[in-house]
Amino acid sequence: MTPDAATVYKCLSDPTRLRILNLLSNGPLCVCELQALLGETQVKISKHLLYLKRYGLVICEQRANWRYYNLSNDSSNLLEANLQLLRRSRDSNPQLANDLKRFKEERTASSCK
Amino acid sequence: MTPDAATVYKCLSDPTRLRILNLLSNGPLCVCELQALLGETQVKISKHLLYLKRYGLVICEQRANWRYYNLSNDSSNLLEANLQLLRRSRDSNPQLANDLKRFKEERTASSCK
DNA sequence: TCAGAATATGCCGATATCGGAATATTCCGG
DNA sequence: CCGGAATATTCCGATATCGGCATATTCTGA
Repeated sequence: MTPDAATVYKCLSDPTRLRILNLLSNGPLCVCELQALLGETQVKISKHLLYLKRYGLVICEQRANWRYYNLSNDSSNLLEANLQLLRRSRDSNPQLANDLKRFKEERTASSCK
Repeated sequence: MTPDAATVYKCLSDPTRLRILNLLSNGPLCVCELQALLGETQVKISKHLLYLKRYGLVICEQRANWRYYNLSNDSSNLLEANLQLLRRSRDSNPQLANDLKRFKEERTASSCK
């Protein structure tokens, strides 16, 4: 069930998915939160989340009208390791760092709760 | 010049390229050596090497009739880190481990030198 | 039961990827 | 200069990706 290495890398190979996974490494988020944080279309976010779900990197839990996506527990060490790498070298990844910063600032101001 | 994260992951997202990079992490190899070690077509190997070169992950040095490909020095920390990760968790990647094993065994029996 | 909010899905076109088959290029030794 | 070996390139078809637009689905509160 845990995806092979090449599959994990394929999931990481899109900038938007990278931003999504980076944010999810902090905890679950619903589509509209990601949408707001990343400034992207609903469809775009949703499709990338379904892509990640299809390959077992994230899971989805529904609560009321919202679907909270989270990193899958048994996805792969490779994913966790890479999210750590990206955090540590976030100087070279200003966007990812920015996303996390904005996330922490706007956490309380979240539109959905 | 150093590729961004998503690009590095794209290069890692193909099983054959993964095997190639895994072997190159041991030192330079020419196309025919990779071809023999991986049991793949010349065109297939060549194309993947050109793909990796295009994105700056490997460099190519010609010696006589052979082209030796090697990991680029200034490619990215992300690549190095992932090649390490793959080595360490090679239990989950028997093929990569096998490639390296065969490489070490057949090093002297190489057809080209 | 209805409206609206949150999310997913289907269709589409543009573009990329992947690998095979055939052929071209480049380099060497003689 | 020629033949052969090593490698690259071109052409091609199959398939995947990516994102937009429109629409469908699902849930909630009233």
